[in-house]
Amino acid sequence: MNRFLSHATNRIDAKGRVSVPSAFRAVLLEAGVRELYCFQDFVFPAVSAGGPELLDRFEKQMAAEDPFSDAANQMSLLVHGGGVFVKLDPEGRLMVTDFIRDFTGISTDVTFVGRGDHFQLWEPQAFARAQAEAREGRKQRGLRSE
Amino acid sequence: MNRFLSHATNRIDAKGRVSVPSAFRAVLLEAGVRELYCFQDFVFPAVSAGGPELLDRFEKQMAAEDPFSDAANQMSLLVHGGGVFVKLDPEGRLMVTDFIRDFTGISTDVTFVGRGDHFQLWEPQAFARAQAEAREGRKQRGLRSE
DNA sequence: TGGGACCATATGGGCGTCAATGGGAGAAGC
DNA sequence: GCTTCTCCCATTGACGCCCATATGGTCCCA
Repeated sequence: MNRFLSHATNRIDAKGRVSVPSAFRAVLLEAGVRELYCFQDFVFPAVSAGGPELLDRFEKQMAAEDPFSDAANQMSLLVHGGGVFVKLDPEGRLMVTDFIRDFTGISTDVTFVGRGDHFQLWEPQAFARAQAEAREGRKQRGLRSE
Repeated sequence: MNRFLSHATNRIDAKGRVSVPSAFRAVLLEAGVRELYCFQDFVFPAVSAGGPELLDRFEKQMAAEDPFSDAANQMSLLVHGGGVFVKLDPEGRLMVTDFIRDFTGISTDVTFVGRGDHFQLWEPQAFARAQAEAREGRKQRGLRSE
C-alpha cells in the first residue's frame, strides 16, 4: 500500500503533540520522506501534508492556468507563502502549531484524512460535515459506482 | 464461482469480529485479494467491500475529470478519506469498527450481501427492508422476469 | 436407509506485540 | 535563568496471531 487512505482521529496531548497514524507513517517511510510539507488546503478548512514533491505538483497546476488569474495568485500565496516544513519526533508525532489551529479550528483532537498522494489534518466535526455533504452531492448527481 | 452471490448473516463476537462467509472468502482467494478495500456506499446504508481494483476504478474516474474540480475533490474525500483497507485474520474474520457501525447501524449481527464484483455489509433488518422495497419497485414497473 | 464418523465453518478466548499517549529530563534558544 | 523544544522511557489499551470448541452438514458403511 503506497498511498494515504482512510481516516483516524487522535488526541492532542498537553504539550500540543499528536501522533500521525501508523499507516500514514509507513507510507512516508516508504517514500523516504523525513520532513513533511504542510499548507492550507484551497477548498476545505484543512491543512494538507505530504512530501516536498507536493509543491512541484501545485506549481505545475499554477503554470497550467492563467498566471495572472485570481486563482493562481491566491494559490501562490497559500503554497509559497503559507507552506511550512514540519518534523516528526521519534515516536511519529507532530506539533500542532497555531498555523494549523487557526485555519482548521482544531483544538483538542485531530482527524487525519488520507487523500491518495497526501493527507490532511481536520477538525473532527468539520470533516464529518464535509464528508456528509460530499456524499449527498454524489447521490444527487446519481453517479453510482455500480 | 468467481463472483459474490447470495447473502448470509453472521454474529459479531465479544472482540468485535465477524466471519466473512466462506463462499466470499473463496472468491477473494481466487482473485488473490489479501486486503479488502471498504467504503461507505453512496446509495445504501451499507459498507461495500472488494479488492483494491475497486479503488483503482474510482481513481481512474477521478483522473478522467479535472483533478482540482469540486467533484473530484469531494469524491476523493469519500473514496480516499472514507475508504479503508481491511485485513482478514487467519480465520477469515474482520473487525467491525465504528466506521462500519456508525454508517450501517450494525450492532450485533452483520448481513453479508453479494453484489457480483463486490459485497456489502448490512444491518440485517435494513437489508430485509431494502430488498423488499426493491422487489416491490420491480413488481410495479412490471420488469419481473419470473 | 439409518447411524456414525468425519470435515468444514463459525465462534470463543489467551496472549504477545505494537501503536497511541503521558510524563520526565536534558539541550537549545530567548 | 526561564521557556520551549527534543529525545527517552513508561503505561495502557487495542489489535493480530494462535489454538480450542461448537455446530451443522456430508459422506461412508453397515
